[in-house]
Amino acid sequence: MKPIKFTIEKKIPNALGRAGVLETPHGKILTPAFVPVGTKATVKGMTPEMLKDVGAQVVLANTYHLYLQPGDELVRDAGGLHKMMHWDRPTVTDSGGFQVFSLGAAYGKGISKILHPADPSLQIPERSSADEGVARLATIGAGGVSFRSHIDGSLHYFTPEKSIEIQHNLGADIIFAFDECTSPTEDRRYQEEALGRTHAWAKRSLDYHHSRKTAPTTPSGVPSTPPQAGGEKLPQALFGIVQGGRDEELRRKSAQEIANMKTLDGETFDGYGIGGSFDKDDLHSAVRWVNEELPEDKPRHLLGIGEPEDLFMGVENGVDLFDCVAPTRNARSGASLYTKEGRMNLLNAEYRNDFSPIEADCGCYTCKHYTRAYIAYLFRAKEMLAGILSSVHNLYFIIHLVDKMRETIIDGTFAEYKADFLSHYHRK
RNA sequence: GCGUCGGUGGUGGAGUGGUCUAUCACAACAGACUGUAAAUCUGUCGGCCUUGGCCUUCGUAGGUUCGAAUCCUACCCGACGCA
Repeated sequence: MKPIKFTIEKKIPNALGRAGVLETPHGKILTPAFVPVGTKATVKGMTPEMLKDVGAQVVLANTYHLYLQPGDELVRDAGGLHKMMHWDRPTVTDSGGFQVFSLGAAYGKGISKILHPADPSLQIPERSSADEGVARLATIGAGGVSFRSHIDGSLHYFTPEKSIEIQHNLGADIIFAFDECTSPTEDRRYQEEALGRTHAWAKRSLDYHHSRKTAPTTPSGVPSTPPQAGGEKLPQALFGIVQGGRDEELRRKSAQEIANMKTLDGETFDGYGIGGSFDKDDLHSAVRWVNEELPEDKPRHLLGIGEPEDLFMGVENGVDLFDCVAPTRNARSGASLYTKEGRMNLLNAEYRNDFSPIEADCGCYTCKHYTRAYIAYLFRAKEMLAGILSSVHNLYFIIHLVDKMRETIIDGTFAEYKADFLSHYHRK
């Protein structure tokens, strides 16, 4: 039995977008779907009950973080990710590939995942293989990546096999191949070099995943998987990650290579991730290039993307899953809240005495019971409820935005919905 | 009434002759955040033009000095102690 099953229900006419159903051992995910990020096996500020209340179907945790703390073997011994965090719906784990970027080339440089064209200082190509001596916590080697723990400075070495082993211990329904997320500032030559590594690592991830004949974890709600005879499927689905920066040739080549990758037994990836390195201006084209190459019948996850405009773009271009820290981070760390008119900074003085909800017609718990003035006051008073109520709103907003995209794909009004939403939504 | 100590920018609190519009923290104001080094970070924070500079500030008023938030005098205010 396959660990996941993906069915397309309806497509957007003359576009790559589609609505579907992804069945996992922990239930169905109606796609396209937004996946809240719970890096350390917790979506910050949210209990699982609250996550369900805002409509979360699935959450994503992180291999690197859980390996460092509390340790993947402890998670395994706790009964797996689901049981440990009391979340019985589907889960995903990222491979640690993003930390190759965030703790490596991007470390201490103010470089983010999305490069805005207005950042001229960041347009200078980084020579990450040459700039010796710069501070970083991740160093890429031939066979893997050395990480210096951001918690205690201890040294750790990740290989594709290690990443997959950790992810097996964590026990998420969907796991990712170990990849190198490159900096948006890297030039084409480096992107090509890094892409070669990502492909080699993808093959090793795939081979190692399928070399494991026993499932080490017994995720809650799933029948225990006994030691298996050869050939039997693991309960976890493995997604391969497409990289290639902003270069069309590299992106298409990467998509083809990942799509065609097989073990000796003919096993392939169960789905795909689209990773890394985007310029705000060509995120769109990169996603389109990739999804034009990837097989239609498998799910695609656009890693780390989640602003409303980008979600519309992704859905229209055939992305099924998105994860992003933006809703929770924006909520928590600056009172930046989503509304249909754009993001608002609740801490601006004008909201001090504003006794209306964040959004009058929002159905979330926060908007049903609290005012802008109250939440703004909570932020100023450094009360933890501020971030919690804001996270509830932002997650509800983004999750329901993507859910609505799904509905409109099915009823054939996606294009109208997109045009209408974007005509009102403006970034400040 | 006498004595002691002290009065610094929204607040707390540094600074005791020049490098002082005056450290720092908080507050305030604004900004950033896209597979979470993040309940974080950045900027502004006396006024006016604005490369750079001008003016006004350290309880009040005088004084000493080339030069004062810093020294002296008087006064005002506060805390504490003694009557």
